[in-house]
Amino acid sequence: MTRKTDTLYVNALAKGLQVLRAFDEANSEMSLSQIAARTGLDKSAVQRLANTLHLEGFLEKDSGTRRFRPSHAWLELAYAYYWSDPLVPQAMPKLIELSQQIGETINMAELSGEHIIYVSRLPTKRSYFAATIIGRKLPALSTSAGRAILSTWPEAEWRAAVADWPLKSFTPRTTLDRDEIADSIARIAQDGYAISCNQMILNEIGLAAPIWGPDGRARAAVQCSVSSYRWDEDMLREKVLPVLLETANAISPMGQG
Amino acid sequence: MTRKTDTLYVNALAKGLQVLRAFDEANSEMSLSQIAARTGLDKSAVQRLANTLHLEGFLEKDSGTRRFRPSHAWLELAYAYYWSDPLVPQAMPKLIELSQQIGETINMAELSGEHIIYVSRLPTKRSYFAATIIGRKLPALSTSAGRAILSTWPEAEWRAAVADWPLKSFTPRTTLDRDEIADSIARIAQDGYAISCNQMILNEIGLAAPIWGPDGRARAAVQCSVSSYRWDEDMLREKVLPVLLETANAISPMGQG
DNA sequence: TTATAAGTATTACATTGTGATACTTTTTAT
DNA sequence: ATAAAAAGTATCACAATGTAATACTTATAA
Repeated sequence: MTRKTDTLYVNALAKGLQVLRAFDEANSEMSLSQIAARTGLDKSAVQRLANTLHLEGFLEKDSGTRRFRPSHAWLELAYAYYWSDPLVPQAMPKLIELSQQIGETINMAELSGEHIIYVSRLPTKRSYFAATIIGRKLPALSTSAGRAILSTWPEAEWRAAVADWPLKSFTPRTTLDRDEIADSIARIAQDGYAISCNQMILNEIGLAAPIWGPDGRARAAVQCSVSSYRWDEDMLREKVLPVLLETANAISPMGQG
Repeated sequence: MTRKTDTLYVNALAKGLQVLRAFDEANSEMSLSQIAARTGLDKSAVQRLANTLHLEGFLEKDSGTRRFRPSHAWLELAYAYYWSDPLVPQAMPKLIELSQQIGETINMAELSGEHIIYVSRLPTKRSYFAATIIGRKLPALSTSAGRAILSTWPEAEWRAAVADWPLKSFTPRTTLDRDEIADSIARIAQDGYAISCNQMILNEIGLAAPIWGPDGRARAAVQCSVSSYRWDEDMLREKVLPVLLETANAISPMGQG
């Protein structure tokens, strides 16, 4: 609609991106009018944009239902992303090793604004679908990985984050109390690792260790998700934590402990 | 530059997508002029497009080097893709199980035009980076997965593909002889699985089984990559093939054998 | 230090995207 | 089965928006 920084801002492109962004978990396949409704763009605009995206291979079109779907190009972009993120090539072999060593699901998450995003996932146990695919974004404050990252920041900064950043309830036991989260992070800062239960899904325990950046603050974390039917916190601390920390340190650009 | 289907084609959007596509394995971080050079767009256009992509969160900009990089949004798109592809949720738990069962790297690939694209990867052994990340596109004819898929097509059609589709040499032993490939596919059609050596990387053996579609032709395959230092073809046939086939059939929408 | 290249900003112009409208097809309700 | 409503498709006149040239600034190389 309205342009931003004027003459250096290409409206038509921004609208096209808006169309891409309209697809998500809950809207994985949309008709023209659904896209129009979701983006707030008008019918004609969506018609042209979707058509262009289709011709350029960014949208699949079902000739039967006339619905649009993401195309393989979306995965190709992820491929390109991976080559651009120096942490990924560095981490991958170590993450694989770790996942085989302990036989549990290992993830690497990076901070993305006020959320964390899963960049690598190595599932070893069947679990719910969303936990097995990359690119998932979750409120940083609600995840062990996010808290582990924040814990490496100067206290004033992470406290500001705890005060401001978004929270969302995923299970009946997701912590929504910001004071409680602050206490948790203070503790993580001391211990050097984060542990959390029932935050994203019930009966799941998350264990996360920060990947230190060269400036002493983490921008990523290695995380391990296990079922509370097979593990308890003490077992995790004993069996998993040492190797998890070792892996996180080995990935850390400076290797700081 | 030139517009396509006229009035339903938004040039500015297409150019913006061109910019996104310019990033790849070899160009993971580019300056304005590099983007201009690679896309063939002129300086001013790239300036505006890159700026817009940046403002919309699709390009990261290093304030030091002024170079642009893919952003986390590229992974979010992959996340959306996964929800749109019905095969992935269906396959994921079975792929995980398989990878744990045999302890070797399991992939799922789909046909994407004349290439295959890796949609899921479950590495269990450290290997070269490109083999551990999703979204990689390879000539279908050069891969066990691609051939397994083609082998389910009517003979005339796959023979046409063998004649026309692109080939690329990855190792000194990549098969570039189309007759040889045709023989290989004929055999796969009989056997119901594909096996190949040294195609993408030396000392690697690939074993692939088609995931049958409802129309009797495959559009995806389950694939297993192993090192020839630890395996030979007979061992693979004995130990891995049965479970691989079982998995592929379990994923197949119709469950056809 | 100068020269060359790359990035940034501005502007005048007309190409290109806009959104209204009308037409066709599909879906839903009666 | 038929009508009504909704969704998809096509066309068009207008001017808003993207264009590319140019000039200015900042980096990099000679």
